[in-house]
Amino acid sequence: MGTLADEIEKYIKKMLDVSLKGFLEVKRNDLAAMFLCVPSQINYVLETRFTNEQGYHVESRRGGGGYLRIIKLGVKPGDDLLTLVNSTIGKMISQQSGEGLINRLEEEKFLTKRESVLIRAIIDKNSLGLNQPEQDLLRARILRSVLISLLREDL
Amino acid sequence: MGTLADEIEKYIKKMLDVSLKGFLEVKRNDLAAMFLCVPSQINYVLETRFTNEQGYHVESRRGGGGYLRIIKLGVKPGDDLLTLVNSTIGKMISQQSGEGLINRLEEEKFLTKRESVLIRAIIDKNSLGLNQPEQDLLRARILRSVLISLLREDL
DNA sequence: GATGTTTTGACCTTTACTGACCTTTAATAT
DNA sequence: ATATTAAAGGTCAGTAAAGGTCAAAACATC
Repeated sequence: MGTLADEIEKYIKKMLDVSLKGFLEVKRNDLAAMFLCVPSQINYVLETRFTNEQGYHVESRRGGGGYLRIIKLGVKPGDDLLTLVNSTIGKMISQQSGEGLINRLEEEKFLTKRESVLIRAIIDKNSLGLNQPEQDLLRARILRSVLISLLREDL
Repeated sequence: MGTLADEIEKYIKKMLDVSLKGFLEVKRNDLAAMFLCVPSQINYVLETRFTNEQGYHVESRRGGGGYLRIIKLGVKPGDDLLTLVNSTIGKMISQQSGEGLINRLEEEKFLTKRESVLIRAIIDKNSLGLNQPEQDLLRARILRSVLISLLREDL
């Protein structure tokens, strides 16, 4: 039943559940061979079903010994940080809004003092440089990946 | 596990840890024989994993009685992080070199695990976007201001 | 049949590994 | 002393082994 993409999705999720480490490491080619499809099909599944919004973070390495690592984000039930992050950071974000978010996350103890100082330093217009609107786009990309990376369950 | 290069890296690091002198002296041919690879593989490992940014210095001698000497550059207390940062980060810095520096600072306990994960996310090419050489310029600016922000007295 | 989703394949980039050839140093022979 | 040989390590280009991208084709839905 379902599409091939659905099958691959189910398989990955099952493997993630079984794994004790909170992440799964596989070779793209192996997965493709297992499901008799082209390797890029795996990327399609990851892009459509393992996004940040859906609570996953994917990293990879190319070259000999390369791999895909699919990491489950540890989002605590109740205060949905992921939702907050996603609703506050769109395609672009101003320095002001960014700082607002950081302040809030610091107050809520998701970020330490040092971490928030560090992140404020990055999203400062002087560190980023660039003109508008590129600066706001860049700030959004950076802020999103930084916060998502801190949600990793294996941390 | 990983690749042959990873194995060799692990072996050298273990030997360094065990050694009381802070450096390790080996024969390139012996190492190659031990790992059943060509001698130039050893150079590959040294070039990719024992760079200056990563806190190592390699010296060698050719000819009869030749050797490789791998020296760990510890950061002594009292050493100035600012000097280290400035000497490592120039006008531009690649993702690889940046990660090398972060790894080193984490190992030396200047950064917590979370902080290093966070900074790695920032300097990732996918967060930064842009093409070369703008990306390497931006990475240098950001990395410098992030690390310097952590030197604040009140942290 | 228009629209959205899935599947495929051709081409690209990154990382690991190998081997042929080169340079330097020490030991030995003349 | 000098020349020769042996014993190291260095370099670089080429090949192999991964994963990434993007657009077109196929399929599904309404």
